[in-house]
Formats: sequence, structure tokens, C-alpha cells
Amino acid sequence: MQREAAIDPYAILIRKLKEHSRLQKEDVAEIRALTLMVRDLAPNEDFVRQGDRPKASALVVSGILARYHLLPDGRRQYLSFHLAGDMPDSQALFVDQMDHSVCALGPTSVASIPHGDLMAAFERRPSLAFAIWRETLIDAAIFREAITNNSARSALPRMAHLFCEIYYRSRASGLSTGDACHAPMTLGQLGEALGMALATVNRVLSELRETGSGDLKNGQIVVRDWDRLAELAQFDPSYLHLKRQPL
Amino acid sequence: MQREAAIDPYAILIRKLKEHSRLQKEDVAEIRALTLMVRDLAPNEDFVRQGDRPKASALVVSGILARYHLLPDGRRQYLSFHLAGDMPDSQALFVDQMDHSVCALGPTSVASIPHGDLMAAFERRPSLAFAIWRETLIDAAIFREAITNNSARSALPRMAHLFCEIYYRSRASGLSTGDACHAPMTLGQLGEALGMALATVNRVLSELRETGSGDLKNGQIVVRDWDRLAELAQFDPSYLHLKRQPL
DNA sequence: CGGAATGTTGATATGCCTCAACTAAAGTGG
DNA sequence: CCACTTTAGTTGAGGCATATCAACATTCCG
Repeated sequence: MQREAAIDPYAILIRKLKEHSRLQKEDVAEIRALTLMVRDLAPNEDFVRQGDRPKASALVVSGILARYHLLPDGRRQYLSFHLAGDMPDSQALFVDQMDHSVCALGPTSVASIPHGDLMAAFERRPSLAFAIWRETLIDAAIFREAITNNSARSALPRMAHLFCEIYYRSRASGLSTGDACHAPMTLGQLGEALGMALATVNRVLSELRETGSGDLKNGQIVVRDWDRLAELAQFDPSYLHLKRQPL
Repeated sequence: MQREAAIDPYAILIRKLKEHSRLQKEDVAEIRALTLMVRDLAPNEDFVRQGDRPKASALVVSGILARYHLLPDGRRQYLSFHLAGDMPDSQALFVDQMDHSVCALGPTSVASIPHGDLMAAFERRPSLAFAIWRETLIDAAIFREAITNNSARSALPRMAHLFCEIYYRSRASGLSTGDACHAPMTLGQLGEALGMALATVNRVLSELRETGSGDLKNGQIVVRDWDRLAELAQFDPSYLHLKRQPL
């Protein structure tokens, strides 16, 4: 996470919302009037924990946030990954208590937006509320796809699908660099996302590598052959509900 | 679904929203002013299909609706089950195209609410919009739990967990009768929800039966020993975000 | 009453998990 | 900057949970 001098968190949020929603000038103005407190997280640091009652929502400015469930025996189940522009817990606006935790994958910088600010903005600009509501609904679509991915696909296509999704979303947000995108997760975490054992992750990843379609390396997903990867994964991006297809 | 003469769909929605949200008189009035078109579905009949662009939202009046993904090879992955009072596709209000289908499990009666009506009501009563937004967020929490259930739990606790959830939600909505609740699914469908093969479903269900904690019989989930069932499932209902605990 | 859908049970196969030993890389303090 | 420790990744052997296949029983429904 190179700390760049000139990151404009507002611009990041505006760009992201525009990927799926139309924003009027007034909506943009309303966004620019929000109070933002940017904070840097170390890899693996929690932003909120299961059981918390946060008073602000998170906006990912750079890096990646992940949501996860903590199981009684201490294991983790990663639920979703959130790139720059995402607001991974706008849900806390309307649901008192966190039912999951949110942590940084690699070094990550996060802006907090006080709930009060957001609610006031919603009142003035319902269309802004609808854009963020839509964002939470797309989130839900991503969860649904994860249910299907982890329940109905075997190890190789399952991993391929997750890679497709992260790469595709990165690309849609202009966060990819050529054939690669940022994904600083360990094989262990990948296993906790996909519901497979570490040793299996390793073997399946090697297998994926050998197909020449994709790879995970130095904290990056590398796409060597998109068509092949997407076919292996049976990846259909329509569930992401983006206005423009980056691939 | 016995067709009863005196079902009031408005009352069902109001009761449901009150399980997690506070409604003012004006919100209730706004709900009662909505246009509802009730329609009966036969078992297995689709209400909307993947790819559709519905112009109305569904409200379950009686029976159960299920959401599912259709995979390229024709298999299904059931994603969630929706009881009376649920609005399983309010998402279509803000997301153009359906990324999944919705079908009836047993005979089911569904009310359609035109999107225009809802949006107009939201404009007059933002708090009503927030209640329904909250509903969609709880939905998302249920999806997250399904990810964890299907990815991190083995067959027996996985099945127990789904039974717990459906029974608990039924009870919260006053839809349970003693120790049982309506759940007219076949073993095949149960397998398609839990990501296990039909034969396995059968064996695991027998096993569950033998623990004396729960059962699925005549289209009903029967809870013989709630504490045992909940323990088997590691069931923690907090993700349902209900104001009052029915158990 | 007959046919289709659903449920039951056994035998066998296999994909993934577990355990374990080891290598490589990354972070840390002297 | 190097030795040391910790964390991450790699690979093999073996076992087990669940899938698959197959035959049959049962219930549902027209």
C-alpha cells in the first residue's frame, strides 16, 4: 500500500457509485460534504468486530478489507473482499449489532463516515440513499454467488471463480494493472474463504497454475488467460450488476 | 396452503417489519395504501426468473418462496427460504435484472407490490424505506450465514442449522404450531440448499432423527429438543437481528 | 388404479481433509 | 547485517466424509 499523497476518498466513492448508479450534481455535492476520517490499518488488523455497534461506516480508500465470521472453535470463514470504493459495512447504518467482523487483508487505508452525516445526506438526497442501498444489494448478490460457489462447485472452479470475481471487480474500478490485481491474501485465508483446507488450496492453486489461466503470486491475482479462467469458473459477471463491462 | 378467507396481507407485512423496525402510524398508513395483487402459486412454480426485470416486488402472504441459482448444467442451488411477511425481491427495486430465480416451495400465495407504489411511499415516508432497507440487510446477513454454514460445517450440523433458522424465524413470525413449522421441501431440494447429495441428505436426516433433536416430516420441520438441535448446529440467532427472541 | 415423483438403503469410488515433515520467505532483535 | 524466529508455502501418505451408482420401496396424484 504505497501511501500516495493525493488520494481523494470522495472521488473514490463517487467513481464507485457511478459504476452502478446515476448520480446528480447534488448527490455528488452531498458526498463531498460528508465528514471523512481516514485511518490506516496494518495487515490483519480488525476494523470492527462481531458484536460491535459502530457509529460510522467504512469506506475503503486503498487496500482490501475482508468480512469474516468467527466460529466458536476459533476458525474463520471469510465472507467477502472489499476493494477501494466499497463500503463494507453500510449495513451497520440500519442494523444495530455487527454479526461479523471486518479486517484488513494487506495494509489498508479506510475512511470512516459518521452515520449521522450519512442519514442527514439521505434525507436531503434520497437518490444518494438509493445509490448506497443499491450498493448493499449488489453486496447481497455477491454473497449469494458465494453460497453457490462454495456449495455447488468443486475446488478448482471454485478457486477460479473467486479469482475471476476479484479481478473483474478490480478492473471495473480501475484497480488492476495489466493482467494482475492486488490480492494480498495468504493461502490459509484463501482456504478460509473457499471452505477448503490449506493443503488443498496449495494443490489446487498449482493445478490452476498448470492450466495457464491464472495464478496467485506476491499478493496479486495474475490472469494469464481470461477466457480460460472464466470458462473454468463458469463465471458470469451479471450478478455484479455493473453498468459497463470491463472485459 | 389452506386458502383462508380472511388473510390480510397488509397486516402480515406490518407485523413482519415490526419484528426488526419501529413503524410510526404514518408508515402503517402508507403501507395500507399500497396496491396489492395477490396471486396463488402451485408448488415449484416460478414467481420470477433469472434475467427477468420485474416491475413489482413480491410479498409472501402464505406458504414459502425460495430463491435459487440455476447452474449452466441445469443443477439448482437454493439460496434462501422466505416465509409469510418476507419480501424476497425488494432488491429488484434498485437492481435492474434478476440474478436468481424465485419459486414456490409448496402451494404459496404471493402479493405483488408495484415498484412505483413503493418508491412513492418511500418519498413520503423515508422511515418506511429504511425499514425495508433493513429487511434487505437482514436478508444479506442470512446469506452470509449460509456461506458459513455450507462452507465450514459438516453435514449434520449444517442440516441442523438450516432447521434451526427456519424454525426460529417461523416462530418469530408466529407461523409455528407447537414444536413444528411449515417446510414443504423435498430431500432433493434440501440437498440443493445445503450442497449435499440426495442420498447423503437422507442418511444425515436419519442421523439427526436418531439424536432426537429434530426431524423433517410431512413437509414440516419438527423440533423435538430445541437445545440439543441448537447445540448441534452451533446456532446463534443474533444474525437474524430480531427485536424479540422467540426462544 | 397406474405412473411419476420421492424416499430408502447398500456397495463402491473419490475428492478433499488430516497429519506430518520439510523448505522458503519474511520479519526481528542483537 | 546477520542469526534467529516466526509465518507462509510445499509435498507426501493415509483416512474419511461425502459423492456416485444402483436397486428397490413408498407415497403422491391424476
